[in-house]
Amino acid sequence: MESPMRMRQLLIKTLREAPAEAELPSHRLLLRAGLVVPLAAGLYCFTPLGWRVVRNIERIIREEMNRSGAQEVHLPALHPIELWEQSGRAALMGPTLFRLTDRKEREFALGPTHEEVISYLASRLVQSYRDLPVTLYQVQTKFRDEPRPRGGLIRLREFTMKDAYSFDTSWETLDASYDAAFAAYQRIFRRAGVPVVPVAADSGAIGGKDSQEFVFLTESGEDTILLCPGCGYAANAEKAEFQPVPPLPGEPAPVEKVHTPGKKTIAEVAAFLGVEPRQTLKAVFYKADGRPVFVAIRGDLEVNEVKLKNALGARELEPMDDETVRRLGLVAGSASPVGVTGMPVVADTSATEAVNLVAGANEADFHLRNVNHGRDWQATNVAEIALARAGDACRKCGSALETRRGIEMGHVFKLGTLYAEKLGVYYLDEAGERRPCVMGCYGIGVERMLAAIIEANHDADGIAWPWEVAPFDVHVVVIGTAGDDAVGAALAEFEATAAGAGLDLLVDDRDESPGIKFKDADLLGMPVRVTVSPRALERGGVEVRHRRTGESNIVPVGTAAAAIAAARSEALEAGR
RNA sequence: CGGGGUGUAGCUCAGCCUGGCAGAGCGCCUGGUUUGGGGCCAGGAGGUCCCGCGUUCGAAUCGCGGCACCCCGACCA
Repeated sequence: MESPMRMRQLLIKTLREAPAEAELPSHRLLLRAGLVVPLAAGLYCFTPLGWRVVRNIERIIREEMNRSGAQEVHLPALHPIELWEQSGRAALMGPTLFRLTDRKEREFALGPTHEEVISYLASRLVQSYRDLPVTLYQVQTKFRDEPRPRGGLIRLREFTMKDAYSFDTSWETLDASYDAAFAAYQRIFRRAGVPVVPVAADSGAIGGKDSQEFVFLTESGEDTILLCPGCGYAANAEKAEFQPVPPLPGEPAPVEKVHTPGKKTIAEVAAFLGVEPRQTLKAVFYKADGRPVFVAIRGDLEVNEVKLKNALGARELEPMDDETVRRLGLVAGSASPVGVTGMPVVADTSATEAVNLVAGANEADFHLRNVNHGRDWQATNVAEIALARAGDACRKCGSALETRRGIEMGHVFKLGTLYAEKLGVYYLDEAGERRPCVMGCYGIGVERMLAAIIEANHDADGIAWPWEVAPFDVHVVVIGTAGDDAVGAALAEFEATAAGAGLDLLVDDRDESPGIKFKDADLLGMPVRVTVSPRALERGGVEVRHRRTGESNIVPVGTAAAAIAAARSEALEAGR
């Protein structure tokens, strides 16, 4: 317990208006409440008040990670580049990796994540199956030269991540480590007051097997999530599976070239020829790691670029530029896999399973009817690369999927043995055989969580902190002239009993008008506001007002602290 | 990196089109008044008008170049 913080001392500047560039509610409130001060794109300073919230979030994370059996460690943020070359990710991360050189011209990177370094540590410590399983975690600064930082604390270039890594002897025991981390995450988000849904996710640049994200659903989110109202299936759009509308049945008919003057888009061609979009074949051109790729997909579907990238095993995927299109002789609007040579043709299963499709003729203003895979063209690679959209049928239960926007708060995934093999994390099993550890990794963005807490816990007047993360428990507003003995005595009594009850106080002792103090109290959002004033004392005590509900009562000075502490305990219990 | 926008006092912005003393509100400092929802009065401090070059007698204003920040897309906690 600390002595009360007095606002005369607290270095804080609340703003009546937020800067125009801040658009997200959390960004605006972080600035208005004076919790952060921007330094540069994706970089923020935390003020004393803001830092208290960060520390509270980290406290919850540590408590729950420890409870799950994980052990805290601390790794350097500065990494010898060799480690990253060893894992192959120096190239993979590309310009996102901040690089620097020391005085001896040795190259380093600022860690964007810590699989490499934790693997190094584990390789030095893990020797036997008796050492396993073990989960290590840290709360540490990450550096990523993001192409576009955004949304205040949503995407930063320097941020704090709680990252955990599990080491197991087998995929089976990895399941248990993964489940333990998963359960810890649910407790963490619940306690912090951020509603999240776990969704199936793509494992991204880090690679691996099962992968789930904890997503905070909000319209201002940057990810698209597909949810099934029927069976509860939830997945990131990058990963989401669905059941495309089945193709029209039929027997393969002879190919027929038709004149389609000026018709280029699927909609135009389909309408012109009197067929449905699903009876057409769409051609899309990409460059995968610089090499041209021809993609064929049914006309009513769209390409999921993440799935395509995975199917190709490509590192980078970009739309093919017009010049390359011309050079390769591709006819945009009438392109077709029929007769395409010199580049791989990746086909979605929808394109290979359908019969008698309308495809381009590789000749302007002409299309082909009755094109069939296997007979008329051959895919070099068939995969499911279609993008799930709202209204598509759920793969599991057939219900129409819904889409929502969301922000990724945490990510858990099963890495497998990839890093262990590359970085030498081996153990000896019971038979004395040398085997790679099976790894999992688990991350939470701390600042992003702070932003999400505000997104989920605010109203028109300001922030309404959940008890667990509030910088202070009680905001005491003192009203009355300095020489008012009754107010002074009541304040002293409340402070004394609050200390006994374990409450942290922020006392507004500034020489400001009551209006300013109340506005600031609402903006800063402590769970309870206590007003010590002549008017309240006349009515028999102090005013105790709950920020979240607006519920307000006059409570005798002597019992107010105990009552607040009881409400706090109750709320904390309910939140766990 | 592509598209859009912004850059003037600590904050919100006006002034720019049509070149001519650097402005308002809020905040800050001093004094007074007021004390239950950003109250009132008086006085005051505070400026690289993002930077550079150019046009001009004269540039916040016009032109060219650059930088920074924000928003939308491709990437991630």
